[in-house]
Amino acid sequence: MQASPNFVFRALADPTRRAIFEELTRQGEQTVHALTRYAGVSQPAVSKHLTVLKRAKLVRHRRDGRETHYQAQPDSLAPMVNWLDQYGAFWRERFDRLEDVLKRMEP
Amino acid sequence: MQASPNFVFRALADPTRRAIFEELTRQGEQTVHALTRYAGVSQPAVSKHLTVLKRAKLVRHRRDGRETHYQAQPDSLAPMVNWLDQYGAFWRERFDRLEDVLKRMEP
DNA sequence: ACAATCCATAACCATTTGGTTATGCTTAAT
DNA sequence: ATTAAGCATAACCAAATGGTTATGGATTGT
Repeated sequence: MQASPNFVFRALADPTRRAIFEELTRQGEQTVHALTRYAGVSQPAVSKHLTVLKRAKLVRHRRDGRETHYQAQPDSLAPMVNWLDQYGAFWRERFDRLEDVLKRMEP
Repeated sequence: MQASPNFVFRALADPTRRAIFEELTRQGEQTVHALTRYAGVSQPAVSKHLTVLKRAKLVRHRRDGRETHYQAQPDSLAPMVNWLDQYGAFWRERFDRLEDVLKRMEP
């Protein structure tokens, strides 16, 4: 189940939020504490960003005692990828060429 | 020469702006008038959206008398595609698979 | 010459956004 | 039992955003 494109696009429009998402993608699961050290804004600010990312299903969280561990959701970018797939000439070209190759290989 | 990822992400965060960009991609060059009819907001609103899209280099314009024709810029989505390429596990997986195929074909 | 069209900009407004500090709840540590 | 740590939420604020109507300049049509 994936979030609406709107939520995904809005969530990734903010550079701090992109940075948090990138960090989670690179380093794996992180606590809010760790992310706060990384992000360079206050802990409540980070919590709010995480809420927005959650709404877009770009992150999941897991409570463990007093800590909350967040992790990037692997397939979460699908709505954005699909959008690019449909409307992005540049990307579509690049992708279509590869798809053609695949098709020609199948038989 | 491409715009900063920031501008591209911000520009596409708004649904009206995405709709305008999609319309330009599908139908080709359009005047502000035509886009206004399409977008369902006032002409000045459309002009402002086009300014934001311009800043992201997602559109170009061409003056012709009293009309201004806008068109989608083909390679304009590159910063977003590159970002996905770098950080999007889902997309990367999909793309890498295809790239592998290509490589195995080359020799 | 005059009127109408196309568009951008200005001026304005309500809402959203991204940040802050303050607070309070839960859980861990001493 | 206290104290401290981790986090979310509340309350607040300045700035940005997305919309509107008003305006004016340039171009076209009559």
